[in-house]
Amino acid sequence: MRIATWNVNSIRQRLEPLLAWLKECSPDIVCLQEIKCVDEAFPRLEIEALGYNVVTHGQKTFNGVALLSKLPFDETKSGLAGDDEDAHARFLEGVVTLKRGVVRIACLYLPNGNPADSDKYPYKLKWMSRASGVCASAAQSGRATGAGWRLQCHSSSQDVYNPAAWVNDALFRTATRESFQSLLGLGLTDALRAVSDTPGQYTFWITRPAPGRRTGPAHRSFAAVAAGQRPARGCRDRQLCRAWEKPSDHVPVWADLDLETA
DNA sequence: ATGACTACTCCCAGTAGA
Repeated sequence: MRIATWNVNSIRQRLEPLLAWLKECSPDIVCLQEIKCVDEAFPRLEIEALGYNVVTHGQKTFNGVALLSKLPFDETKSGLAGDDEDAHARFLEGVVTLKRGVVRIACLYLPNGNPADSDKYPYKLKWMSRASGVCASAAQSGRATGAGWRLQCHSSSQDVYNPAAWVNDALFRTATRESFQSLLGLGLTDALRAVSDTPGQYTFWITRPAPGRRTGPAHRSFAAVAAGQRPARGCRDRQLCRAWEKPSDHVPVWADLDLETA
């Protein structure tokens, strides 16, 4: 089973590249982040025409996540448990039946958390803690679990082009990395790193220049994290997507898991 | 260097992203 994840940065801006990529990569399940639209505005018909079942958890203007699956969803659930006040559309999960057993797929768009001295950072850490709770209970259910994450975390300096520029960034702070490690400790595998520890496998490109940050490939904020104790068989990002006429600032990442879909 | 880009929105100057 191939599970993919992609921060599209507006589904309406990225529909044509998405359709072309779905045809070529043919993932069984896709987690999309930053669809930036309400559910009614999501171009589901075009995607369904390629054989995907579509479920969305959108909101106006910002955030928003979607799950695409060649297999029908047995159940889906929107929103991350643990805070009724949280209105951000950042979490969506679904369960599909495989040849043997079922798999639970979660699509996560973590809060960025910057500026790190604002209230956005505690929101990020709390969100990660809530995600840990959800992952822990899912792990206890005994179902295989896969997840496509927009990580918003750097696990090591290998993940960034210029480590010195990220020291105090919300993505790289000690508390962020510790929280991410505790998530991995639940039995998840960072699929991109499981296949290769080569530095420089960036998945995000800076397009907005800022002091101390040149434009260009910047960091790996992002992975098809997957597992249920199963290591990823194959996984790679796809820098070629940056060559498209209207690229996202992120490229897709995917993992091939040892799960038979039919 | 008070910036630079891209996408959104009560349609266009303000906000957010990372």
